[in-house]
Amino acid sequence: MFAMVNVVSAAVQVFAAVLRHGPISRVEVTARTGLSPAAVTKAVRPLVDAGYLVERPDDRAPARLGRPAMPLHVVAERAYFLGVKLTADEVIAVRTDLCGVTREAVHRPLTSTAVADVIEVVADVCRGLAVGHDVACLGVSLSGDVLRDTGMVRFSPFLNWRDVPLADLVSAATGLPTLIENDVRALTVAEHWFGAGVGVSSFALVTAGTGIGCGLVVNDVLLPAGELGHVAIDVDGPECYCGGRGCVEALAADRVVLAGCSAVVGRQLTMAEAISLGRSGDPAVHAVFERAGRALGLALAAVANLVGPERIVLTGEAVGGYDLYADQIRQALAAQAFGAAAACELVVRPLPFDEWARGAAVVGIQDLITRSGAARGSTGAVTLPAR
Amino acid sequence: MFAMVNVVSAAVQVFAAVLRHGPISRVEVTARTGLSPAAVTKAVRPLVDAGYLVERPDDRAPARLGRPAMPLHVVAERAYFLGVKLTADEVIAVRTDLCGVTREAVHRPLTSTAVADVIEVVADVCRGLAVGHDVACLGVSLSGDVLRDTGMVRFSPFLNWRDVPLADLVSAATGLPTLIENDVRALTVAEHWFGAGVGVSSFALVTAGTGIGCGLVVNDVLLPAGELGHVAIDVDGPECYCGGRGCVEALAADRVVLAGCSAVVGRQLTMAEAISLGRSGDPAVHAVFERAGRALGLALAAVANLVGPERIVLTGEAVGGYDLYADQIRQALAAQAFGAAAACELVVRPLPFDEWARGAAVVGIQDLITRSGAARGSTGAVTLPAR
DNA sequence: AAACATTGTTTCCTTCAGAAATTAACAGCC
DNA sequence: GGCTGTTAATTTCTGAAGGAAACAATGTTT
Repeated sequence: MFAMVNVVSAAVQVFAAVLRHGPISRVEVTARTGLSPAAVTKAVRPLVDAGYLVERPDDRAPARLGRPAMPLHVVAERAYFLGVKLTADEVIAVRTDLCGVTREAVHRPLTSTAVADVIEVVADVCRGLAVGHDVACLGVSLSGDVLRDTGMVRFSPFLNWRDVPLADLVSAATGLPTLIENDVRALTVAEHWFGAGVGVSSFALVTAGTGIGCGLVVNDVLLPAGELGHVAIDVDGPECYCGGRGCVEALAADRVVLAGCSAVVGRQLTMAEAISLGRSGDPAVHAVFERAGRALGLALAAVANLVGPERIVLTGEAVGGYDLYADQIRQALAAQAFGAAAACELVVRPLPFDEWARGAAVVGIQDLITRSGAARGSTGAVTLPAR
Repeated sequence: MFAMVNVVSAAVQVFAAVLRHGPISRVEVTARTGLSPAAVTKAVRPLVDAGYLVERPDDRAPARLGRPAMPLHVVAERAYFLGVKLTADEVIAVRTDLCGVTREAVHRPLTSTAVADVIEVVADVCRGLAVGHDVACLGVSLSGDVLRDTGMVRFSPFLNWRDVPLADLVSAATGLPTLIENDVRALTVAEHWFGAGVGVSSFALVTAGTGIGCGLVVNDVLLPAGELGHVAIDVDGPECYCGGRGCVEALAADRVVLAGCSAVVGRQLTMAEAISLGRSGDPAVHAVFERAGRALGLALAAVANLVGPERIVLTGEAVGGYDLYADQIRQALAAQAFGAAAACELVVRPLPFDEWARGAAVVGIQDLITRSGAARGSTGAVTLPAR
């Protein structure tokens, strides 16, 4: 019952601290981790020896009293990670360094969603990205019911996959240790470690676009949950493809907004046209955006009330026309957030598709760092040296 | 960042395992905790020496091969705990043993909600319950914004308290180490350890009654969140006293149902009358219940979708007329639970007020066991011997 | 009685991290 | 330049904690 409490070794804590907050001195690591100075010193040495960390003095540091601090830097080039985001018609792949910075990105169209065909494209893209670089791990993300632990895709609506052992297949095709994760959750993890979620231990990311997704981090742990898209916020709302009614997704997804705008205008619009019409002041179009904004605001409020994150990041393709419903979102959130939930901070961030692929890569980084070692196809060798 | 990971000592793990799953043999403790047999043996001895555990052979065990197991039992009488639940007009208090079993219960009316008056009643009741028994700890629960860590009540609407250092006050008045917690969360903790939540690590408890409350346990940790009552499930719903609109509480709270029934009948009803009318088949009254049931079902679905507990316990005063809207609840939950959330199990349990007081006591038990040692007024002495 | 299966214990060992003393590397000051 | 004060980092020692594996205990089965 307490067995699943992860006891994180000092080396991992130290490295993660430098990675997320670095460059920082050992003293600062001490403060951030709660470890003793001795433990930090001892943990740092093997990390330096193995080439993961380096000491580099800060030239521009103001002269202060006492022995100058020696900042620790992560050696970004020590290892590379591939991240792949699958959509119904495209493979987006990136290579990041150990610091989670994207070094190379590739987009490749998908002409078939058959498992074997997708695997082949993925493998080909990965070969291209990996060549000449020391790639430690590959992360693949896609929407749907994805089980990281077992490497299985239970169901992916866009690809129409059921029970596909994706991690094993990709690992076999690429020769790389492979991890899979739900796409929104992967993005959440990346934002938590390297983006707007740095510094908080309880954090939510909401994506609005084709679907409405949500990733949740509580006590620094990613939850295998967050199905915000089909939370109902209107008992008498329109039917949703999921069989429910009044789902957030049925009220605020891109296609719903677009359909609404097209209806009031009387002709089929593109999203760009709809946004432009809304901005130029067409009241009926604007009202459609406002309705969606209210729905999104209520959805965010549900997250704030129920889960109580310190911060919520709102992102997604729909953020493009954000100015059209920003007020509604914030109003609905403020009106509906109760008690302590009202302290929840809302950050809006556009995150392009490359970032989603990067999210998949960060899943790999995290796995390497924390050594949960769940990557399929890995040799089981510990990559961060303990000694 | 990983600093808050609780490293739970072997002794605590062992004791908690026996407490929650006992009587069990050392081997079974080994299996449940993931500890080595050696560690279990070593952890058990001081617990037996200190009188917390005893070995007692199982007479009725079927004869099996090998050395017979020696089941470990918790010595229920080794320590007692007081639990107090505060409402606007009553103090409910219980004394439980170490196993969380209620040994004695007392109800006492409150004639004033002034802090000093309430403290006095609580102290008096506790004196009566404690006399002649070795009471380790006192837990107090009440609705509202309660901070266990600091012992402060930030806001309690029913008592109309703001920023009351309740734990310190009660501790001073009773002389007992005192913990406070939100009432729903206390009940959640109790159900998780001793009730319908045993065996799952992710668990939610929803109470329907005067208000709609929710407690969440994720990865065996209680979240300081769960404001389900003011999650909106109807954009155009009625205004709620919280300033929001379409809140679950504004659609499914007792008073709302009662007001609805009274309205359709044309005279002021009591809840008992309303339930009786509904059962006898009055279609209009029945419809009111059904509407509330649908709202509750959607609320449960929101919890299932967003947080993904393995099990949800539904309880509260309103469960009294449960048969009147059971169908609606289950239907709405089933219709709206998406993907993995559909696997969530719903358990309906009536939990009388005594159980709420017991919940407060269990908070104390948990605190003792896990030695978070947050109890106000405690001497800081470790109660479970490590050596 | 011998073989066997299972539970529980002991001994030894490794790992890990903290306490506290110590060393390192500066700035300021006379 | 040498002293002092200050902060950073390291070293050495120590203790806690739990795992591996051999071993003891206690029954059943044959």
